[in-house]
Amino acid sequence: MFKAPRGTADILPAEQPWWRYIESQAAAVCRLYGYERISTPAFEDAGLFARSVGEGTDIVNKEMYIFKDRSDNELALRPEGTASVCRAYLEHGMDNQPQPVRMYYFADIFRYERPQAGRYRQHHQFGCEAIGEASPMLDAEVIHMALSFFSSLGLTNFTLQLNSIGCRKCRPVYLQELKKYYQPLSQELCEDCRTRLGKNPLRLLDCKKPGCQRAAESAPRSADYLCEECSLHFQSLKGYLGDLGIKYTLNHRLVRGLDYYTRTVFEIQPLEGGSQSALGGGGRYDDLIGQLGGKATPAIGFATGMERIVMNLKNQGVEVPAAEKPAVFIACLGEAARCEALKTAARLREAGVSVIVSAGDKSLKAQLRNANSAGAAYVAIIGENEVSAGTVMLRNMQTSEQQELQQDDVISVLQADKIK
RNA sequence: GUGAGUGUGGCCCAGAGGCCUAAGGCGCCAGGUUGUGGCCCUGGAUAUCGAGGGUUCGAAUCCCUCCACUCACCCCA
Repeated sequence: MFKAPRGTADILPAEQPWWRYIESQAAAVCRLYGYERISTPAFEDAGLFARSVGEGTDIVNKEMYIFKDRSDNELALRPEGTASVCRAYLEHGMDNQPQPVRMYYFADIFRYERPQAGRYRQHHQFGCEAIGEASPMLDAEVIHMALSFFSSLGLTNFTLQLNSIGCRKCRPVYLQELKKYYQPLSQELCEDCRTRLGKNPLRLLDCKKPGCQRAAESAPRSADYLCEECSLHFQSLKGYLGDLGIKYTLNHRLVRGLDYYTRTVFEIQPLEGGSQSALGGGGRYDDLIGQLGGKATPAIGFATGMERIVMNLKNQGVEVPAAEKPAVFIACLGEAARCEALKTAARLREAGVSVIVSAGDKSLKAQLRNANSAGAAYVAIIGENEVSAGTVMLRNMQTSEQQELQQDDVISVLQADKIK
C-alpha cells in the first residue's frame, strides 16, 4: 500500500473547516489592507533560492528539494515564499506600478527536515509582501496586519518579538563587534556555534545550548549599532507601533534564519508553545530585489504557517464554522424512482439547493440513516406512490414532520425554511 | 544528520510466553414485520498482532535486524 511521503499529510474533509476558516479570514484581512493575491509556481530555478535565502542558510544547505528535470534544468520546490514573489515582481515589471505593490499568497512550502509536531516537509504558508517602499509606516502596516489576522481568527496569547538587525552599512560594524565579543568565549560555545562564528555570527545569538545562551546574554546588541538611518527607521517604527497600541517585546537575539533580512525583523510566538513556537515571522528585505538583478527596491513581508495556526486554534479551543450540510437528501425506492430522483435533484440544484442523491439499492431505513449522518435538513422520499402521483414526500429531519408535495412546491417549502 | 519512544481491524485501545481460532469502545453494515433517521436492542464484517529472522514443545507477548510513525535536537512556519 502506498502512503503519503514522510512529512506530508492529507488534509481530510473533517479538517477542512479549519482551513477554510483560516483562508477566508486571511483573504478578508488582506482586503482590508489592500493586498492582492498572487500565485507563483511550486518550483523555481534552484538558483533563485540560493541567491535570495542565502548560501549559508540551513534552508539552502540541507533542506531544499532540488531536482533536475528532463532538460537538465536545476529546479527546487520552494522552501519559502518571498523569493518567488520578488522574482515575479521583477519578471513582470511591477516596479512600473504605483509603489509599494502589496501582494499576498497561499503557498505550499517544501523543506527536507525531520518532521515533528508543527513541522512538516510540505506545509502551507499564508504570507504577504509590500514591495517598493522603505517607510517604517509599511513595517507597521505589515505587523499590524499580521496581528489583526491572528486576532480575527480568535487567537489570543501571543507575543510580538521585535528587533532590528541593521543594513548593509551598519551590520558589518556590528558583526565585527559580535565576533570580537565571541572570539575569547569560543571555548564555551558549542561546535556549531564555533563554525557560525566564522560563517554567520548573527546565528550565534539564537543557539539554544546553555553555554551559548549564557554567552548571548551579554553579547552586543544589533540595535545598539544601527547607523543613523536604520536607527531612525527603528525609532519611528516603534513609535508607530506604540501609537497603534501594539505591544511588542524587544528581542535582541531575534535574528531569523534567512540571509535577506535587513533592519526590521519580527516573529509572532504563542505564549504557551511547544518548541516549534513561531506562528509567523517576517521582516524587511531592502537588498533582495537588487540582489536578484532589479534596481534597489526596499520591501517588507510576513509569512505564517497554516498548520501551526490550526494547531493553535485547536489548543485554544477556538470554534470554527462547521462544514455546510446538504439541504436535501433524496431517498428513493424502486427503479422508476431512481430516475425521478436524479431529475428532482437536478431541478433543486438549478434552484441553488444542495442535494445528495442516495445511490445504490438500500432500504428506506438505511437511506434515512445515511441522510441523518449526512446532516441533511430534509429528506425527499420518492417511492412508487410518489412516482405515479408525480409528488415527493418531503420530510423535515429536525421536526420529523413530513408532507407529500408536488414537485414544484418543494422549493418554496425549502425557501420558506431558508434552506439552501 | 543525532537521540528517545511507539507500532494489535477504518479509529482509540486491552492483552506481558500456552486460557488469544486476540477482548472492549467508536465507526461501518444488516435486522428489530410490509416505505421512515437520530436513542435503544440484536446480529455481522473487518487484524497474515509493522516486516523478516531467531529462541521455545508453544510467541502479539522474549531476542536480533530492518521499516514506519511520533517526539525532541539543529533550524524554522
